Amino acid sequence: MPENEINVDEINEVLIKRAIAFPAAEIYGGIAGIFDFGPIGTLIRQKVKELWRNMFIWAEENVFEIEGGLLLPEPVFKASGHLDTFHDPLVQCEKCKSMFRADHLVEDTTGERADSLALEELWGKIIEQEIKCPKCKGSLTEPRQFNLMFETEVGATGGKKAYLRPETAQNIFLDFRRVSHAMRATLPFGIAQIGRSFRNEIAPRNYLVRMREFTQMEIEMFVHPEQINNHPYFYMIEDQPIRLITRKMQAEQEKEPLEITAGEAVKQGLIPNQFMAYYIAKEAQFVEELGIPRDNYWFRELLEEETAHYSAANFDLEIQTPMGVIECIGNAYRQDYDLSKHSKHSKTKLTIQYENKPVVPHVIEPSFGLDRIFYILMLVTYQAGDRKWSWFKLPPYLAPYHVKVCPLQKKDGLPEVARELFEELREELDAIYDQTGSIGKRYARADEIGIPFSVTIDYETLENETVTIRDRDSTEQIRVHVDDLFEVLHLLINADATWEEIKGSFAVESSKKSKGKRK
RNA sequence: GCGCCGGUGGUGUAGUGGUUAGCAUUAGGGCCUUCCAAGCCCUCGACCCGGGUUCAAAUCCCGGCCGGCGCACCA
Repeated sequence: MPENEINVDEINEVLIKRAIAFPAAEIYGGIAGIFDFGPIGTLIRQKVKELWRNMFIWAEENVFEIEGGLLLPEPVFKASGHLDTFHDPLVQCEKCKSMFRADHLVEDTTGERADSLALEELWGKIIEQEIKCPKCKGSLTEPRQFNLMFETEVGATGGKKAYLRPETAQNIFLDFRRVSHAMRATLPFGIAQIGRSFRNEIAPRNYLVRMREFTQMEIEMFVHPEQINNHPYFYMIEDQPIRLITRKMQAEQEKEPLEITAGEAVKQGLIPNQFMAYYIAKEAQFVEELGIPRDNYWFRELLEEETAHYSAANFDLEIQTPMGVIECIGNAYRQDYDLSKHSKHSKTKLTIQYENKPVVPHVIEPSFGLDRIFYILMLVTYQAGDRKWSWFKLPPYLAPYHVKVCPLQKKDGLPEVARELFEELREELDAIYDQTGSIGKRYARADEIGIPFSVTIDYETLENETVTIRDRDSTEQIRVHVDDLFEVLHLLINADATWEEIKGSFAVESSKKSKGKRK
């Protein structure tokens, strides 16, 4: 983490104050676990989504993005297993009112796995073993299910039971047949989706980390089962270094991640197949683009008890933050679990043709939590203490605006010239105009929401068509000719040139003597 | 969901039974200002919600909502 102490409460306060992210329905007291994103937050999230699309959709020729319904009928979740498994059996102590997972209590007492037991069986064990409240030894209630899905009814009379989707993945399986056919897809191919999912968490916590409504960016990659270890573009990422914590390392209490290339990890059998390794490698690149320091993230293989019943392997991207370790991406090997289940329940063939034979593809699922990624981006780029104001050192391509355009003063024709330049710039860049307050205050306002560059029109501009560019990170300024402005900004925003390089090749001398800083 | 603590302008706060609810900052407007939150003037803006006690409640009591921490939970 950055050297300076990071105060998470302080950052949350800034997020609220600047309307970047704040509790939903605030004027009615709010609702736990649901947040709204304001204009600046929305812009930054858009940039993160675009980065994701660029890397995981546009960069591939066979990944198709869809947008599915949030509300899905009950049978979907009977098939997917969510109705049976997406809940926790809870018991409550009659004396101290504490809640416990019934299956965990039974496991702790008997030493046997109990997560597959039905409610009656759990209740039977509790009676049989005379299990009492671990806190106060009080009697326990009969276990009841706490379903994590939001339930509703569709239609006016005798409505159809429906649920808000707990993951975006389900739409993809439901749409598999139509999308693959319409897009003339052949294995391997992927279907991607960015959208909201809903889980009725028992206790939402930690601001944007555990929400009841959240945004996922998911891909279901459909692969021939026999080709799972044969990704056509594996060579492109096999030298990508990754940091791994395997199950074995966890069993041996090894905390320091293993540094290894994606290719070598597959060769050594640490990652089960090329498709999963391909995504892990791409995710490492994605996290680098976000600007997360390398030492602060790793991929952890989930332990057997953490792995869902349908998954043959799970690797989570975990990031060390001032709030502790946060899981931001999950990679699951769902095999043919979902397509087979939906095929059976819907009586629909969910196969695809491969070498003249129908096959049920296997699925590799990289699942990104946008809200957590966004939150971590704000946490790690937050800067405080070096200026009179706090600011965000966002990578320029993720900033809400690329550039702020200011007239030095709002008189002598400067605003008119600045407006004109602004109108030109905004055609190609995300630009914002600001003429209110002292110039220093306007730079401060730009810093506060992470705008990386400010262009100022001054009296010299009127004479020789040069403007100043101010760099957020160094607060330095250079003067460039307006003819070079687009090129310079493009180079800086896309990180194709550093500020120092631009200073060397584009800066022009000021024709005036600096009058020095006003005190 | 349980326990403890908390909730005053947008933000941070003062106010422990009777205040025109104060301050700072932000925001909007104006004057000034030739590059890093300068200064001056004006303006907008608050006691989480609902009950109760009391002549009188931001203040005391009860409930709810929201938040923090701990426990539990996170398929």
